[in-house]
Amino acid sequence: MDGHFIDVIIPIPIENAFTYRITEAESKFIVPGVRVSVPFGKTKIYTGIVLKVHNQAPLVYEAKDIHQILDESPLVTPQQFKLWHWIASYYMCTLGDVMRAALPGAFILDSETIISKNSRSELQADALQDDEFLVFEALKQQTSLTIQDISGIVDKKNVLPLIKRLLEKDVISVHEEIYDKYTPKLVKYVKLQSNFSTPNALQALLEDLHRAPKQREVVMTLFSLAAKTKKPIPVSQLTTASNSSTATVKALIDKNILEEYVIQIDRIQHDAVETENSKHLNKPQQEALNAVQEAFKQQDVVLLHGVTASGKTEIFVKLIEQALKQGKQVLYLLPEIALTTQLVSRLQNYFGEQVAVYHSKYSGNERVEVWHHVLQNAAKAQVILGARSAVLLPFHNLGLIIVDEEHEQSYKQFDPAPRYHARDTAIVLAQIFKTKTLLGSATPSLESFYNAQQNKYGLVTLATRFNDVMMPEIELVDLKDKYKRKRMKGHFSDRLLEEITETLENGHQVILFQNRRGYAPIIECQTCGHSPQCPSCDVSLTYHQYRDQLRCHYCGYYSVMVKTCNACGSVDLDNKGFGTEQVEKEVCMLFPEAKVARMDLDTTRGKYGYEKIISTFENQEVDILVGTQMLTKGLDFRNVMLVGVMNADNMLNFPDFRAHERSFQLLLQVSGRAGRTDKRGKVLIQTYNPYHNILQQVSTNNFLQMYKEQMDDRFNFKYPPVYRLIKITLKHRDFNKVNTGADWFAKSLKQTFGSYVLGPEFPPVSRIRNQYHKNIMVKIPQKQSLAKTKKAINKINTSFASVKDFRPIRVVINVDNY
DNA sequence: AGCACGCCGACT
DNA sequence: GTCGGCGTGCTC
Repeated sequence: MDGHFIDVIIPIPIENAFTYRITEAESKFIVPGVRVSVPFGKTKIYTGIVLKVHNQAPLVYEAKDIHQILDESPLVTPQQFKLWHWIASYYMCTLGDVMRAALPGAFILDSETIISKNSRSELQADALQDDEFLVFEALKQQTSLTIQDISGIVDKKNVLPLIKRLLEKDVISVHEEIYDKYTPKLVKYVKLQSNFSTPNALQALLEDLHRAPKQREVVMTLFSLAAKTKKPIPVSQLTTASNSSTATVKALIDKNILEEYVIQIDRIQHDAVETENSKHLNKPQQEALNAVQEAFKQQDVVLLHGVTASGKTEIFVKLIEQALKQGKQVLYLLPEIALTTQLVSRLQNYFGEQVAVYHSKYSGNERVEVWHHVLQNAAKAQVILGARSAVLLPFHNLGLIIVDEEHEQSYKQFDPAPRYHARDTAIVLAQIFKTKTLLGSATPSLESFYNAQQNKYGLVTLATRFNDVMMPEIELVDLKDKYKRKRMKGHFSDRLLEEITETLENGHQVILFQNRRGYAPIIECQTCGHSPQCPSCDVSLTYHQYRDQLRCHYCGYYSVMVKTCNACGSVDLDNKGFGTEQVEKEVCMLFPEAKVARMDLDTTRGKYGYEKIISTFENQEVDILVGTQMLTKGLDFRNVMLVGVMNADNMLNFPDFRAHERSFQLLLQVSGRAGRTDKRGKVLIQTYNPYHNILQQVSTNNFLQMYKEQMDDRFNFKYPPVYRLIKITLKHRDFNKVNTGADWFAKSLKQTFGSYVLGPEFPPVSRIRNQYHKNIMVKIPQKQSLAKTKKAINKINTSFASVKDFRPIRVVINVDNY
């Protein structure tokens, strides 16, 4: 034994954990899962998580001492470490990546370099250069400065050489200061000093205050509030109730009549709602529930395939109740944007304050609070409702996981590593807790349905809508024919116009779906054919009329709309294609009486943008809602009787092996918004290909046929779920470098995997933010070992990185990139 | 990923 | 002459 050491995970993408030395005393405190701050590199201090405590001194380097211990008890549980390891190995990323995704940002402390004067050296000012002297003088005024301060004082960006010179001259010293980002929320309360608690004393006090009517009013209000609520009275409540100012209250505190105190409260307060009992299930629901429970006896994962508006949620509620009864936590996963709406309040109706919500719109501070509640198994965190990242919370005793809208692709994280899929991660999490996962969807993903067919998952089908509401009637409108016969007004066919008119006349609402935002995706010069392109990406700019701008949907670049062609100067510019903005404009012209709103990325920016549109539509202040696929996610509008799909073709022709599956899901989901009450809704799909198989399957709601047909394709072309995929993307701003690098990488892969390596190929948009992208796809047959495949890819990646020329190329590995 | 170190062009 | 551009290498 030669001392005490800890292995620490640092939130940077480096493979290994780092070993630090700790003292004997520290070793008594430190257990895996606590945070420590550690010096890293020459200057920085990072926050790390202790992975392991041991006695093995590292052989090839001297371990540094830690800076400080940050927690008394672990923040990360042993089960989480298991899950982290699984994610890191399955999705081919580092533990640091997982740590960064899992921990709320506020847990990772910031450090800052603090510069202070060296007291002992009273040195001559003339030994200093001008800027050095400025800093020296500034430090006479202030005891310490930050790098930014100094940068401001000498008006220079890079002040590090200056600091170095001052250090050498022994004028200053530097140290790192770290500070916590989490600030508890404190609320000020007041109460009457205890010596006024008797009626007599109070009477005397009120008489004393007769010359100060405002203060007298405050005291009386406080007294009546205290009598009424029997709860602590916040200062803010007192000032509003007595219609006074904080100054008056302050005066009373100064006179020792009132006493002020603070209480730390939670940021997320749900209004205490009356909880109601869960609804009685109808017969099909009850049968489905029984079937799910039966299937759980055999299987760890069950897929509940229930058509839109079949009442899956009520079944979930029953299962949650059972888990809660056993004193277990429940995780309920949803796609991000379905969370901000109706479902949260529905579950709160049933489970009240036991529901905790976790998603990306929460601030860092709010996430910290949820984390702690889950970790402590608090009463208010028994049902955790969350988006993707909620699978990474510190669960205590999970009893059930529900993955709602299981097919949603937003469960997969694409950009920063870890590129994990929350549904698949949830299944692993459930295994760690030896519990069950229920997947729910009206349009299951092929991979989940395939797993059910293979008997890996149980399958329960719920084929009727709640209250026997009929599935909407779906009609395909042939655009080619309508154009030929001149039955179009703008992008609207006569059929769609008729239906909209009728629906509005009946006092019902309409949803129009166009899967593209902006006004027109391409502006084309009629004279020379040139169209404006993004300067940093390989795409045409989209015209947004409401700001008269051209915007890039990949990098956010924008410029004012051009009046003349940049290439030839012609004024003859034409729009090609159309987006939600143009649809909205046309509707306004065609139906001047109707109130129209638009819902897409552009109108839902800002914290409550989304909720605002939803609630105005729910309150029927809007007749027609135009939107992108945002509309499809779990919204329940009672009064919508017509859904119009403006153009189904652009999604069907999308160059991706899942384009057909996605289109089916999207179209059925958006159709499901129509007629959710007793009347039958109607869906009109405008298309140039009404005989396309997918559209036929959508119009007859034939999931099974879609499944069979798509599976044939997947089988023939060796795509998931029959084969697995790993996508490797190389990025660099030099076109040639990417090309040679990708060729080298693909060649090495082919030596091991032969014809199962596809590419390298440029993606449809080959340049984004001035970086060229090139993709290589590795297909993995079912019998081939995933672990070995990944090992081989890692090995090739390592030798790739050791080629000097290739090192600046960024390599992104994406496992299950769908 | 940062960040320091080090080697080159363009300006006070 | 320095400022700051970014290639290279390392972090317990």
